[in-house]
Amino acid sequence: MNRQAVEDYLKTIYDLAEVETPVSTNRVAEARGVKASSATNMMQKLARLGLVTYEKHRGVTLTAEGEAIALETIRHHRLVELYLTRELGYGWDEVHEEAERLEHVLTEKLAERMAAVLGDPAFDPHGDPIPGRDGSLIRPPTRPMSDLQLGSVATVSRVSDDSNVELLRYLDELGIRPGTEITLLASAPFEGPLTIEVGQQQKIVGRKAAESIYVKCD
Amino acid sequence: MNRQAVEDYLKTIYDLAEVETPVSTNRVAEARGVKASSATNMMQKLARLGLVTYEKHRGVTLTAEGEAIALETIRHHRLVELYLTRELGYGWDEVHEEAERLEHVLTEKLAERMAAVLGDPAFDPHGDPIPGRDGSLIRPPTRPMSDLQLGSVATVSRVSDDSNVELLRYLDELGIRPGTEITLLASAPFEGPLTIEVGQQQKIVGRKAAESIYVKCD
DNA sequence: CGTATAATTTAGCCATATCTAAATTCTGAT
DNA sequence: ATCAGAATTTAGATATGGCTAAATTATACG
Repeated sequence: MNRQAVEDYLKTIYDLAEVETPVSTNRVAEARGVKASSATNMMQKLARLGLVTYEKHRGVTLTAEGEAIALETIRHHRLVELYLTRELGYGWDEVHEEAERLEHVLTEKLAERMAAVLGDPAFDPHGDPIPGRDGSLIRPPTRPMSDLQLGSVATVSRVSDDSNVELLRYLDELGIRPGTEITLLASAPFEGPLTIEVGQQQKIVGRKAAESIYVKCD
Repeated sequence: MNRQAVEDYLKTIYDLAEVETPVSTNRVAEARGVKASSATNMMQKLARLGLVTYEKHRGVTLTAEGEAIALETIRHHRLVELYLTRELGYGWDEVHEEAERLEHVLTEKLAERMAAVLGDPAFDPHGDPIPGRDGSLIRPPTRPMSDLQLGSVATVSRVSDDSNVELLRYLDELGIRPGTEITLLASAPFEGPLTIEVGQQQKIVGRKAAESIYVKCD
């Protein structure tokens, strides 16, 4: 089977498994943008390869081997993202798409060279943790900015959905990125916008955006 | 049709066209390591796409469009090779394989960023010219070291066959790379080895290797 | 507890790039 | 000018990953 197809499916399954296990065929199909029947087909193939456990009408679960491949692919993806921003002047809104293609053709050697140049980084430009060579993944506990108490001070740790170019550009304009310290000043009722302080300045952030910004309280 | 397949075939045709035009199906098949029938099949597809002119039993010639794609792919390949040696510590014997895969997933943007970091380079690590953005390609006239007159001094300009890992390692050990100045001291008869001077030292180079080393007389 | 609706799977088709085997076309030597 | 051997093309097969339409299985509500 095709390396790219396998890796893409495994990555998708890995992500969806955080929401619910086993991962249903339909979730996979939606996420990958293919028809359910195509997903079923691939699930059966992945099962034959021993990369997932598949139970008819129930869904799939990654095997250890499948998870290892998923994590390696994710490591590659995030290393590429960081490399592009650090070494080649890319903006954090431009790297997802490139990484999506590059991750599949990266050798272990190249990935390690990039990691070395970057000083074995732990996070990508969106604040997502980069799995270790050994497949270890540390997920610092965070919560959406929208869940903060009024008046609390927090540090932005990551932005969910690194593929949402519009969102990333918007946050960039607001000066919000991983590491930015913010204070929640006000929260409009009825799911309204939040008012926050970013470096002495007050900014208004829509609810939707705030829910995508994960922070860690100081 | 598949981007990778198209690019690989066009690149192959471009290379073979230097030896003979039109390029016969069999030459393409050999070079790509596929059966002649597979090559015929692809030639017909490329012709349908307007990338080559195809005449039954005669062979193919690149159209302007086909040549442009070939040159862009070659540009990407060589930029990647140079980038890997300059920025990521690769040896010149390790870059071909990586570039072979990366060239197909490189966006124009990424290629240009790499070119910028490298200072718009004109040659790759093996001394092969890097086509310009506009598809221009300057081929400095060179000749095989084995054709030199006894006693002449020359500068190594390129090594043909960048995919011959053994050869590249061998030359590396001898201290021969593009830019190296050498003097031909002796040439053994009956296609025997050459004796050359490289930085005060005498070295023996086999005929076969010498024929792969292209030089420019000083 | 049965049935309508939703979720999932099966069956059968398409295109890509490759292969083998068979047919065809060239070409060079007599 | 012919014909044998080489080069090339055609025909028909395989595997991959996707699709549609139809069949099947779950689930949830009355």
